[in-house]
Amino acid sequence: MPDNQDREPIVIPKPTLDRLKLYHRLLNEVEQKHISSEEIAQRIGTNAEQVRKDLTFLKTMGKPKVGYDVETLRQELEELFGVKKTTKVILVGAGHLGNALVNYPGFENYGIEIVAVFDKDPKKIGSFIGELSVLPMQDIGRVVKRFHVEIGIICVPKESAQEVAEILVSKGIKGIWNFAPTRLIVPNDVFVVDEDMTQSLLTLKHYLEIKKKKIQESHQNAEKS
Amino acid sequence: MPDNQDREPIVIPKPTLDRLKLYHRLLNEVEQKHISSEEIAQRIGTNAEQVRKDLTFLKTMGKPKVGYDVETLRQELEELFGVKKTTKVILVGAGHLGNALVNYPGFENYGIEIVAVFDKDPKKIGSFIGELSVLPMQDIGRVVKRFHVEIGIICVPKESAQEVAEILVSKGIKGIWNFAPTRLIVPNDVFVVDEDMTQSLLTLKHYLEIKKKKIQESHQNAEKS
DNA sequence: AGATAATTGTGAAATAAATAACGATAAAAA
DNA sequence: TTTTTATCGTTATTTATTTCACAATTATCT
Repeated sequence: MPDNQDREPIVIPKPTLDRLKLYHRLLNEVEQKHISSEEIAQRIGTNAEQVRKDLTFLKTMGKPKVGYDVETLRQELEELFGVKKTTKVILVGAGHLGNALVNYPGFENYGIEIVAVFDKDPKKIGSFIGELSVLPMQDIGRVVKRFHVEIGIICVPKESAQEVAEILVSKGIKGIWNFAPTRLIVPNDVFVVDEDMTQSLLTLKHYLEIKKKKIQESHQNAEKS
Repeated sequence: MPDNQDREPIVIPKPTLDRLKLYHRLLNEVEQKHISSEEIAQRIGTNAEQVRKDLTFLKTMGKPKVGYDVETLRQELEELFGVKKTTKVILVGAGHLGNALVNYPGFENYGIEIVAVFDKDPKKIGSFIGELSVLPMQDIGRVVKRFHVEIGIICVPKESAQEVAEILVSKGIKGIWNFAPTRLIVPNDVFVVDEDMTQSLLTLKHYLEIKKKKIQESHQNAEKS
Protein backbone atom coordinates (compact mmCIF):
# COMPACT_ATOMS: atom_id res chain seq x y z
CA MET A 1 0.00 0.00 0.00
CA PRO A 2 2.00 2.99 -1.27
CA ASP A 3 1.75 6.67 -0.48
CA ASN A 4 -1.83 7.28 0.42
CA GLN A 5 -1.59 9.73 3.25
CA ASP A 6 -0.02 12.64 1.42
CA ARG A 7 -1.72 12.86 -1.93
CA GLU A 8 -1.91 16.62 -2.38
CA PRO A 9 -5.46 17.64 -3.17
CA ILE A 10 -4.61 20.61 -5.48
CA VAL A 11 -5.77 23.29 -3.12
CA ILE A 12 -6.81 26.57 -4.64
CA PRO A 13 -4.95 29.45 -2.98
CA LYS A 14 -7.12 31.69 -0.85
CA PRO A 15 -6.57 34.87 -2.90
CA THR A 16 -7.50 32.99 -6.04
CA LEU A 17 -10.57 31.53 -4.40
CA ASP A 18 -11.70 34.99 -3.39
CA ARG A 19 -11.38 36.20 -6.94
CA LEU A 20 -13.15 33.14 -8.32
CA LYS A 21 -16.12 34.17 -6.22
CA LEU A 22 -16.12 37.55 -7.89
CA TYR A 23 -15.89 35.96 -11.32
CA HIS A 24 -18.85 33.81 -10.39
CA ARG A 25 -20.89 36.81 -9.36
CA LEU A 26 -19.97 38.65 -12.54
CA LEU A 27 -20.82 35.72 -14.77
CA ASN A 28 -24.30 35.64 -13.30
CA GLU A 29 -24.88 39.20 -14.37
CA VAL A 30 -23.43 39.03 -17.84
CA GLU A 31 -25.57 38.68 -20.98
CA GLN A 32 -23.03 37.81 -23.65
CA LYS A 33 -22.06 34.31 -24.75
CA HIS A 34 -18.29 34.70 -24.46
CA ILE A 35 -16.05 36.81 -22.29
CA SER A 36 -12.34 37.55 -22.45
CA SER A 37 -9.91 37.52 -19.56
CA GLU A 38 -9.44 41.21 -20.22
CA GLU A 39 -13.12 42.00 -19.79
CA ILE A 40 -13.43 39.93 -16.64
CA ALA A 41 -10.38 41.71 -15.29
CA GLN A 42 -11.72 45.17 -15.98
CA ARG A 43 -15.09 44.48 -14.50
CA ILE A 44 -13.85 43.03 -11.27
CA GLY A 45 -10.89 45.36 -11.05
CA THR A 46 -7.79 43.29 -11.69
CA ASN A 47 -5.65 42.44 -14.71
CA ALA A 48 -6.06 39.85 -17.44
CA GLU A 49 -2.97 37.83 -16.51
CA GLN A 50 -4.34 37.37 -13.04
CA VAL A 51 -7.65 36.14 -14.39
CA ARG A 52 -6.02 33.68 -16.74
CA LYS A 53 -3.79 32.41 -13.98
CA ASP A 54 -6.74 31.95 -11.67
CA LEU A 55 -8.67 30.05 -14.29
CA THR A 56 -5.87 27.51 -14.67
CA PHE A 57 -7.21 26.01 -11.45
CA LEU A 58 -10.38 25.10 -13.33
CA LYS A 59 -11.01 22.70 -16.15
CA THR A 60 -12.73 25.20 -18.42
CA MET A 61 -10.50 26.57 -21.14
CA GLY A 62 -10.79 29.63 -23.27
CA LYS A 63 -10.51 29.90 -27.01
CA PRO A 64 -7.95 32.21 -28.59
CA LYS A 65 -9.57 35.18 -30.24
CA VAL A 66 -12.90 34.40 -28.52
CA GLY A 67 -12.48 34.13 -24.79
CA TYR A 68 -14.26 31.89 -22.32
CA ASP A 69 -17.69 30.42 -22.76
CA VAL A 70 -19.71 32.21 -20.11
CA GLU A 71 -22.12 29.40 -19.41
CA THR A 72 -19.46 26.71 -19.12
CA LEU A 73 -17.36 28.80 -16.80
CA ARG A 74 -20.34 29.81 -14.73
CA GLN A 75 -21.35 26.22 -14.29
CA GLU A 76 -17.92 25.07 -13.29
CA LEU A 77 -17.79 27.79 -10.66
CA GLU A 78 -21.26 26.84 -9.45
CA GLU A 79 -20.02 23.31 -9.11
CA LEU A 80 -16.90 24.42 -7.29
CA PHE A 81 -18.90 26.34 -4.75
CA GLY A 82 -21.73 23.85 -4.53
CA VAL A 83 -24.27 26.52 -5.30
CA LYS A 84 -26.71 24.14 -6.91
CA LYS A 85 -26.96 21.85 -3.92
CA THR A 86 -29.36 23.18 -1.35
CA THR A 87 -27.87 23.31 2.09
CA LYS A 88 -30.13 23.44 5.11
CA VAL A 89 -29.16 25.92 7.73
CA ILE A 90 -30.30 26.93 11.16
CA LEU A 91 -29.93 30.35 12.69
CA VAL A 92 -29.41 31.13 16.36
CA GLY A 93 -30.26 34.58 17.64
CA ALA A 94 -33.58 36.18 16.77
CA GLY A 95 -32.44 39.78 17.03
CA HIS A 96 -32.37 42.49 14.40
CA LEU A 97 -29.54 40.84 12.52
CA GLY A 98 -31.12 37.39 12.60
CA ASN A 99 -34.26 38.94 11.29
CA ALA A 100 -32.38 40.62 8.46
CA LEU A 101 -30.71 37.36 7.50
CA VAL A 102 -33.90 35.36 7.43
CA ASN A 103 -35.35 38.00 5.15
CA TYR A 104 -32.24 38.35 3.03
CA PRO A 105 -33.22 37.80 -0.56
CA GLY A 106 -30.69 35.92 -2.62
CA PHE A 107 -29.77 33.16 -0.21
CA GLU A 108 -31.94 30.81 -2.21
CA ASN A 109 -29.90 31.67 -5.31
CA TYR A 110 -26.92 30.30 -3.48
CA GLY A 111 -28.61 27.15 -2.31
CA ILE A 112 -29.07 28.18 1.28
CA GLU A 113 -32.30 27.46 3.07
CA ILE A 114 -32.83 28.60 6.63
CA VAL A 115 -35.06 25.95 8.15
CA ALA A 116 -35.32 27.16 11.73
CA VAL A 117 -34.53 30.03 14.07
CA PHE A 118 -33.60 29.56 17.71
CA ASP A 119 -33.27 31.90 20.65
CA LYS A 120 -32.74 31.42 24.33
CA ASP A 121 -34.98 34.34 25.32
CA PRO A 122 -38.35 32.82 26.35
CA LYS A 123 -40.09 36.03 25.37
CA LYS A 124 -39.03 35.58 21.75
CA ILE A 125 -39.99 31.94 21.48
CA GLY A 126 -43.10 31.46 19.42
CA SER A 127 -42.82 34.86 17.75
CA PHE A 128 -42.38 34.89 14.01
CA ILE A 129 -39.40 35.89 11.93
CA GLY A 130 -40.45 35.86 8.35
CA GLU A 131 -42.34 32.60 8.02
CA LEU A 132 -40.44 30.88 10.79
CA SER A 133 -41.52 30.63 14.37
CA VAL A 134 -38.70 31.06 16.87
CA LEU A 135 -37.87 27.82 18.66
CA PRO A 136 -36.23 27.17 22.03
CA MET A 137 -32.61 26.05 22.16
CA GLN A 138 -33.50 22.54 23.33
CA ASP A 139 -35.02 21.86 19.93
CA ILE A 140 -31.74 22.32 18.08
CA GLY A 141 -30.73 18.66 18.23
CA ARG A 142 -34.06 17.47 16.97
CA VAL A 143 -34.15 19.91 14.04
CA VAL A 144 -30.56 19.20 13.04
CA LYS A 145 -31.25 15.50 12.93
CA ARG A 146 -34.59 15.79 11.19
CA PHE A 147 -33.42 18.10 8.41
CA HIS A 148 -29.79 16.92 8.16
CA VAL A 149 -28.61 20.44 8.88
CA GLU A 150 -24.94 21.07 8.13
CA ILE A 151 -24.51 24.78 8.82
CA GLY A 152 -25.38 27.03 11.71
CA ILE A 153 -25.51 30.81 11.66
CA ILE A 154 -24.63 32.54 14.90
CA CYS A 155 -26.00 36.01 15.41
CA VAL A 156 -26.13 36.29 19.14
CA PRO A 157 -24.19 38.82 21.25
CA LYS A 158 -20.50 38.00 21.50
CA GLU A 159 -20.87 37.01 25.15
CA SER A 160 -22.95 33.95 24.28
CA ALA A 161 -21.38 33.13 20.94
CA GLN A 162 -18.89 30.56 22.21
CA GLU A 163 -21.55 28.80 24.23
CA VAL A 164 -23.83 28.63 21.20
CA ALA A 165 -20.99 27.37 19.04
CA GLU A 166 -20.41 24.53 21.48
CA ILE A 167 -24.05 23.56 21.42
CA LEU A 168 -24.08 23.56 17.62
CA VAL A 169 -20.94 21.47 17.45
CA SER A 170 -22.31 19.00 19.96
CA LYS A 171 -25.38 18.55 17.77
CA GLY A 172 -23.26 17.75 14.74
CA ILE A 173 -22.98 21.05 12.88
CA LYS A 174 -19.88 21.14 10.66
CA GLY A 175 -19.89 24.72 9.39
CA ILE A 176 -20.52 27.91 11.31
CA TRP A 177 -21.20 31.33 9.91
CA ASN A 178 -20.30 33.58 12.77
CA PHE A 179 -21.66 37.12 12.95
CA ALA A 180 -20.53 37.65 16.54
CA PRO A 181 -17.37 39.73 16.85
CA THR A 182 -15.34 37.09 18.61
CA ARG A 183 -13.13 34.17 17.72
CA LEU A 184 -14.83 30.85 18.24
CA ILE A 185 -12.89 27.88 19.47
CA VAL A 186 -14.11 24.73 17.77
CA PRO A 187 -12.76 21.28 16.86
CA ASN A 188 -10.58 20.99 13.79
CA ASP A 189 -13.18 19.46 11.57
CA VAL A 190 -15.61 22.33 12.08
CA PHE A 191 -15.23 25.21 9.71
CA VAL A 192 -15.92 28.77 10.82
CA VAL A 193 -16.42 31.75 8.55
CA ASP A 194 -16.37 35.04 10.37
CA GLU A 195 -18.51 37.92 9.26
CA ASP A 196 -17.42 40.55 11.71
CA MET A 197 -18.82 43.81 10.48
CA THR A 198 -16.89 45.87 12.97
CA GLN A 199 -13.71 44.58 11.35
CA SER A 200 -14.44 46.01 7.93
CA LEU A 201 -15.52 49.15 9.65
CA LEU A 202 -11.95 49.45 10.85
CA THR A 203 -10.73 49.27 7.27
CA LEU A 204 -12.85 52.26 6.46
CA LYS A 205 -11.72 54.16 9.53
CA HIS A 206 -8.09 53.40 8.79
CA TYR A 207 -8.49 54.72 5.29
CA LEU A 208 -9.93 57.95 6.59
CA GLU A 209 -7.04 58.28 9.03
CA ILE A 210 -4.49 57.90 6.27
CA LYS A 211 -6.33 60.37 4.14
CA LYS A 212 -6.40 62.91 6.93
CA LYS A 213 -2.66 62.52 7.41
CA LYS A 214 -2.00 63.05 3.72
CA ILE A 215 -4.01 66.22 3.74
CA GLN A 216 -2.11 67.51 6.75
CA GLU A 217 1.19 66.73 5.05
CA SER A 218 0.28 68.46 1.84
CA HIS A 219 -0.71 71.54 3.85
CA GLN A 220 2.65 71.51 5.57
CA ASN A 221 4.42 71.15 2.26
CA ALA A 222 2.41 74.03 0.83
CA GLU A 223 3.47 76.25 3.73
CA LYS A 224 7.11 75.37 3.31
CA SER A 225 7.28 76.26 -0.39
CA MET B 1 12.61 71.38 -4.86
CA PRO B 2 13.86 67.78 -4.48
CA ASP B 3 11.99 64.51 -4.34
CA ASN B 4 8.63 65.32 -2.91
CA GLN B 5 6.34 63.28 -5.07
CA ASP B 6 7.54 59.83 -4.16
CA ARG B 7 8.16 59.83 -0.45
CA GLU B 8 6.89 56.38 0.41
CA PRO B 9 4.39 56.59 3.23
CA ILE B 10 5.28 53.27 4.93
CA VAL B 11 2.14 51.46 3.94
CA ILE B 12 1.10 48.58 6.13
CA PRO B 13 0.55 45.44 4.03
CA LYS B 14 -3.04 44.34 3.76
CA PRO B 15 -2.58 40.94 5.47
CA THR B 16 -0.83 42.66 8.35
CA LEU B 17 -3.57 45.25 8.63
CA ASP B 18 -6.17 42.52 8.81
CA ARG B 19 -4.32 40.87 11.65
CA LEU B 20 -3.81 44.15 13.44
CA LYS B 21 -7.58 44.46 13.55
CA LEU B 22 -7.77 41.10 15.26
CA TYR B 23 -5.11 42.10 17.76
CA HIS B 24 -7.10 45.23 18.47
CA ARG B 25 -10.23 43.24 19.13
CA LEU B 26 -8.36 40.83 21.35
CA LEU B 27 -6.72 43.58 23.35
CA ASN B 28 -10.11 45.02 24.15
CA GLU B 29 -11.16 41.76 25.73
CA VAL B 30 -8.06 41.02 27.70
CA GLU B 31 -7.71 41.70 31.44
CA GLN B 32 -4.01 41.34 32.06
CA LYS B 33 -1.45 44.15 32.00
CA HIS B 34 1.05 42.53 29.66
CA ILE B 35 0.75 40.04 26.84
CA SER B 36 3.36 38.09 24.91
CA SER B 37 3.51 37.63 21.16
CA GLU B 38 2.99 33.93 21.83
CA GLU B 39 -0.26 34.52 23.67
CA ILE B 40 -1.59 36.93 21.07
CA ALA B 41 -0.70 34.41 18.40
CA GLN B 42 -2.49 31.54 20.11
CA ARG B 43 -5.60 33.53 20.77
CA ILE B 44 -6.05 34.82 17.27
CA GLY B 45 -4.75 31.67 15.64
CA THR B 46 -1.37 32.47 14.15
CA ASN B 47 2.26 32.20 15.27
CA ALA B 48 4.38 34.42 17.47
CA GLU B 49 6.85 35.40 14.74
CA GLN B 50 4.03 36.70 12.65
CA VAL B 51 2.73 38.77 15.52
CA ARG B 52 6.12 40.26 16.25
CA LYS B 53 6.69 41.05 12.61
CA ASP B 54 3.30 42.72 12.35
CA LEU B 55 4.01 44.82 15.40
CA THR B 56 7.19 46.21 13.84
CA PHE B 57 4.86 48.44 11.84
CA LEU B 58 3.88 50.13 15.08
CA LYS B 59 5.85 52.26 17.48
CA THR B 60 4.98 50.24 20.56
CA MET B 61 7.73 47.89 21.64
CA GLY B 62 7.69 44.87 23.84
CA LYS B 63 9.95 44.09 26.74
CA PRO B 64 11.93 40.86 26.76
CA LYS B 65 10.68 38.47 29.39
CA VAL B 66 7.49 40.54 29.80
CA GLY B 67 5.76 41.07 26.51
CA TYR B 68 3.78 44.04 25.29
CA ASP B 69 1.98 46.53 27.46
CA VAL B 70 -1.64 45.84 26.68
CA GLU B 71 -2.87 49.37 27.19
CA THR B 72 -0.13 51.02 25.14
CA LEU B 73 -0.60 48.64 22.28
CA ARG B 74 -4.35 48.94 22.43
CA GLN B 75 -4.14 52.70 22.27
CA GLU B 76 -1.77 52.72 19.35
CA LEU B 77 -4.10 50.44 17.43
CA GLU B 78 -7.04 52.65 18.34
CA GLU B 79 -5.11 55.58 16.97
CA LEU B 80 -4.20 53.68 13.81
CA PHE B 81 -7.81 52.86 13.10
CA GLY B 82 -9.18 56.18 14.27
CA VAL B 83 -11.54 54.46 16.65
CA LYS B 84 -11.59 57.33 19.10
CA LYS B 85 -12.71 59.91 16.57
CA THR B 86 -16.42 59.78 16.00
CA THR B 87 -17.31 59.53 12.36
CA LYS B 88 -20.77 60.52 11.24
CA VAL B 89 -22.38 58.18 8.82
CA ILE B 90 -25.55 58.03 6.80
CA LEU B 91 -27.33 54.91 5.73
CA VAL B 92 -29.32 54.43 2.54
CA GLY B 93 -31.89 51.67 2.35
CA ALA B 94 -34.39 51.22 5.14
CA GLY B 95 -34.95 47.49 4.68
CA HIS B 96 -34.33 44.64 7.08
CA LEU B 97 -30.58 44.99 6.80
CA GLY B 98 -30.61 48.74 7.27
CA ASN B 99 -32.73 48.22 10.30
CA ALA B 100 -30.29 45.70 11.71
CA LEU B 101 -27.37 48.04 11.16
CA VAL B 102 -29.02 51.01 12.84
CA ASN B 103 -29.71 48.80 15.80
CA TYR B 104 -26.32 47.13 15.78
CA PRO B 105 -24.77 47.59 19.19
CA GLY B 106 -21.07 48.20 19.19
CA PHE B 107 -20.80 50.73 16.40
CA GLU B 108 -20.47 53.43 19.01
CA ASN B 109 -17.47 51.59 20.46
CA TYR B 110 -15.82 52.05 17.11
CA GLY B 111 -16.65 55.70 16.78
CA ILE B 112 -19.41 55.31 14.23
CA GLU B 113 -22.60 57.30 14.58
CA ILE B 114 -25.42 56.82 12.11
CA VAL B 115 -27.02 60.24 11.87
CA ALA B 116 -29.69 59.63 9.25
CA VAL B 117 -31.43 56.95 7.20
CA PHE B 118 -32.67 57.49 3.66
CA ASP B 119 -34.91 55.54 1.33
CA LYS B 120 -36.49 56.23 -2.00
CA ASP B 121 -39.70 54.40 -1.20
CA PRO B 122 -42.29 57.10 -0.28
CA LYS B 123 -44.11 54.58 1.89
CA LYS B 124 -41.11 54.23 4.14
CA ILE B 125 -40.40 57.91 4.52
CA GLY B 126 -41.37 59.19 7.93
CA SER B 127 -41.38 55.74 9.50
CA PHE B 128 -38.93 55.12 12.28
CA ILE B 129 -35.87 52.91 12.38
CA GLY B 130 -34.56 52.92 15.90
CA GLU B 131 -34.66 56.56 16.89
CA LEU B 132 -34.24 57.81 13.35
CA SER B 133 -37.01 58.83 11.03
CA VAL B 134 -36.49 57.75 7.43
CA LEU B 135 -35.78 60.71 5.13
CA PRO B 136 -36.25 61.12 1.38
CA MET B 137 -33.25 60.93 -0.91
CA GLN B 138 -33.37 64.64 -1.74
CA ASP B 139 -32.31 65.41 1.82
CA ILE B 140 -28.96 63.64 1.50
CA GLY B 141 -27.05 66.72 0.38
CA ARG B 142 -28.38 68.85 3.20
CA VAL B 143 -27.62 66.25 5.88
CA VAL B 144 -24.13 65.54 4.56
CA LYS B 145 -23.30 69.23 4.64
CA ARG B 146 -24.89 69.90 8.01
CA PHE B 147 -23.23 67.01 9.82
CA HIS B 148 -20.00 66.84 7.81
CA VAL B 149 -20.72 63.24 6.94
CA GLU B 150 -17.80 61.31 5.48
CA ILE B 151 -19.15 57.79 5.12
CA GLY B 152 -22.24 56.32 3.54
CA ILE B 153 -23.63 52.85 4.06
CA ILE B 154 -25.42 51.30 1.12
CA CYS B 155 -27.94 48.60 1.88
CA VAL B 156 -30.28 48.81 -1.05
CA PRO B 157 -30.91 46.03 -3.59
CA LYS B 158 -28.04 45.55 -6.00
CA GLU B 159 -30.04 47.03 -8.85
CA SER B 160 -30.04 50.49 -7.30
CA ALA B 161 -26.66 50.33 -5.57
CA GLN B 162 -24.66 52.02 -8.33
CA GLU B 163 -27.17 54.81 -8.61
CA VAL B 164 -27.08 55.40 -4.87
CA ALA B 165 -23.28 55.34 -4.89
CA GLU B 166 -23.26 58.07 -7.50
CA ILE B 167 -25.60 60.22 -5.48
CA LEU B 168 -23.44 59.79 -2.40
CA VAL B 169 -20.28 60.63 -4.29
CA SER B 170 -21.89 63.70 -5.81
CA LYS B 171 -22.77 64.91 -2.33
CA GLY B 172 -19.19 64.60 -1.18
CA ILE B 173 -19.06 61.20 0.53
CA LYS B 174 -15.52 59.79 0.57
CA GLY B 175 -16.03 56.32 2.02
CA ILE B 176 -18.71 53.79 1.17
CA TRP B 177 -19.58 50.68 3.08
CA ASN B 178 -21.34 48.59 0.50
CA PHE B 179 -23.69 45.79 1.52
CA ALA B 180 -25.09 45.31 -1.98
CA PRO B 181 -23.63 42.32 -3.82
CA THR B 182 -22.23 44.28 -6.72
CA ARG B 183 -19.08 46.13 -7.59
CA LEU B 184 -19.47 49.88 -7.39
CA ILE B 185 -17.70 52.13 -9.82
CA VAL B 186 -16.54 55.28 -8.10
CA PRO B 187 -13.82 57.92 -8.52
CA ASN B 188 -10.33 57.10 -7.33
CA ASP B 189 -10.46 59.16 -4.18
CA VAL B 190 -13.55 57.39 -2.90
CA PHE B 191 -12.92 54.29 -0.88
CA VAL B 192 -15.30 51.33 -0.99
CA VAL B 193 -15.41 48.48 1.48
CA ASP B 194 -17.56 45.61 0.34
CA GLU B 195 -19.50 43.53 2.78
CA ASP B 196 -21.02 40.99 0.48
CA MET B 197 -22.49 38.29 2.64
CA THR B 198 -23.19 35.99 -0.25
CA GLN B 199 -19.45 35.91 -0.89
CA SER B 200 -18.54 34.46 2.46
CA LEU B 201 -21.42 32.10 2.04
CA LEU B 202 -19.55 30.73 -0.95
CA THR B 203 -16.54 30.08 1.25
CA LEU B 204 -18.69 27.93 3.46
CA LYS B 205 -20.24 26.12 0.53
CA HIS B 206 -16.84 25.50 -1.01
CA TYR B 207 -15.61 24.00 2.22
CA LEU B 208 -18.55 21.62 2.34
CA GLU B 209 -17.88 20.61 -1.26
CA ILE B 210 -14.26 19.77 -0.51
CA LYS B 211 -15.27 17.85 2.56
CA LYS B 212 -17.79 15.84 0.62
CA LYS B 213 -15.13 14.97 -1.94
CA LYS B 214 -12.74 13.84 0.73
CA ILE B 215 -15.32 11.55 2.22
CA GLN B 216 -16.05 10.04 -1.18
CA GLU B 217 -12.36 9.47 -1.77
CA SER B 218 -11.80 7.79 1.54
CA HIS B 219 -14.73 5.47 0.83
CA GLN B 220 -13.22 4.55 -2.50
CA ASN B 221 -9.88 3.91 -0.84
CA ALA B 222 -11.55 1.76 1.76
CA GLU B 223 -13.15 -0.35 -0.96
CA LYS B 224 -9.89 -0.83 -2.80
CA SER B 225 -7.99 -2.09 0.20
C1' DA C 1 26.37 39.73 41.57
C1' DG C 2 26.41 36.36 38.22
C1' DA C 3 23.96 32.75 35.88
C1' DT C 4 19.72 31.30 33.76
C1' DA C 5 15.51 31.61 31.25
C1' DA C 6 12.08 33.93 28.62
C1' DT C 7 11.00 36.83 25.11
C1' DT C 8 11.89 40.44 22.09
C1' DG C 9 13.43 42.69 17.29
C1' DT C 10 15.26 41.94 13.02
C1' DG C 11 17.95 40.33 9.00
C1' DA C 12 18.20 36.24 6.10
C1' DA C 13 15.96 32.34 3.84
C1' DA C 14 11.97 30.19 2.14
C1' DT C 15 7.44 30.26 0.25
C1' DA C 16 3.57 32.19 -2.07
C1' DA C 17 1.48 35.29 -5.19
C1' DA C 18 1.40 38.59 -8.90
C1' DT C 19 3.13 40.21 -13.13
C1' DA C 20 5.45 39.90 -17.38
C1' DA C 21 6.82 37.54 -21.49
C1' DC C 22 5.94 34.86 -25.20
C1' DG C 23 4.90 30.90 -28.21
C1' DA C 24 0.63 28.66 -29.79
C1' DT C 25 -3.89 28.76 -31.65
C1' DA C 26 -8.03 30.06 -33.83
C1' DA C 27 -10.75 33.53 -36.11
C1' DA C 28 -10.88 37.21 -39.40
C1' DA C 29 -8.98 39.69 -43.16
C1' DA C 30 -6.42 39.94 -47.31
C1' DT D 1 -4.95 30.27 -49.10
C1' DT D 2 -2.00 32.98 -46.67
C1' DT D 3 -1.38 36.65 -43.48
C1' DT D 4 -2.70 39.23 -39.66
C1' DT D 5 -4.66 39.85 -35.20
C1' DA D 6 -6.66 38.84 -30.82
C1' DT D 7 -6.47 36.01 -27.10
C1' DC D 8 -5.17 32.06 -24.70
C1' DG D 9 -2.03 28.84 -21.60
C1' DT D 10 2.14 28.53 -19.47
C1' DT D 11 6.78 29.28 -18.02
C1' DA D 12 9.93 32.66 -16.16
C1' DT D 13 10.65 36.74 -13.34
C1' DT D 14 9.63 39.80 -9.85
C1' DT D 15 7.47 41.17 -5.75
C1' DA D 16 5.24 40.30 -1.36
C1' DT D 17 4.64 37.66 2.68
C1' DT D 18 5.81 34.27 5.97
C1' DT D 19 8.90 31.58 8.49
C1' DC D 20 13.26 30.81 10.49
C1' DA D 21 17.21 31.78 13.21
C1' DC D 22 19.61 34.13 16.48
C1' DA D 23 21.81 38.05 18.98
C1' DA D 24 20.20 41.31 22.39
C1' DT D 25 17.72 42.38 26.43
C1' DT D 26 15.52 42.07 30.82
C1' DA D 27 13.50 39.67 34.65
C1' DT D 28 14.17 35.94 37.87
C1' DC D 29 16.75 32.68 40.40
C1' DT D 30 20.84 31.05 43.05
